[in-house]
Amino acid sequence: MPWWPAGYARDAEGRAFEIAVGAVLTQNTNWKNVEKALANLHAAEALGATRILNLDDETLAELIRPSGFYRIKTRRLRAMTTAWHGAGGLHGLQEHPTPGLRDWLLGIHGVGHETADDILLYALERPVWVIDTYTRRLFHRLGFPETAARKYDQLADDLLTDTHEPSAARLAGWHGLIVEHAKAHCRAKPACGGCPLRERCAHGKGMDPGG
DNA sequence: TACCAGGAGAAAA
DNA sequence: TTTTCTCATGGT
Repeated sequence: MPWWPAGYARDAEGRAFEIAVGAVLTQNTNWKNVEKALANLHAAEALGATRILNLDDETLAELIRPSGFYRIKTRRLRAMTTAWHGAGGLHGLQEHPTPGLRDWLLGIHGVGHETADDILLYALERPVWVIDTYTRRLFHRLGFPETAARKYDQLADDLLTDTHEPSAARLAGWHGLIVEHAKAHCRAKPACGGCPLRERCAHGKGMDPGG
């Protein structure tokens, strides 16, 4: 699966679980901080479901501390890991249809719509739109002002229909492009004339929200 | 020093 | 049902 920045695992099961861990840790957090937490877990040889479940809360919290919100993320990561392991890991989860998987994910403490769809798309390779802040903002500024207020499920369904239900690989590619474009825009300081995907970057402060 | 970053759950209104 | 508050570190 393209784009999702996961790099420690060497097999499909490990990679899928690493993506799920990243999806929890990246909640309201810059990805660079998540990378540090993932590196800590890898260095401690704890980047696996059974290994995380064998850690006590204090140790796990210390390992993921760079990702911020480390106390609540310790609980959320443990809940997700317990559910993942209980379901039989990647192999067990792949036997279920997408709607059922999504409901199952949303029932896990600490897994909301975006985190569930990150896991569905990148770890389980299911064709779903990930409606993160960048995606919502992009469509809003492309001339769909109702995007900001529309409920997550409705927006995700509408986008899937409007884009003619593309493959998971294509959806992952598009989502990756949106995120990378948002980041690159802000890095390209001299050329940045206002970033359409960022609320207020250092160069686009005060820009018209309508784009 | 202040603000922001790929949210989610709980509490309050 | 919707809105607000809380959680927290690291970079700019």
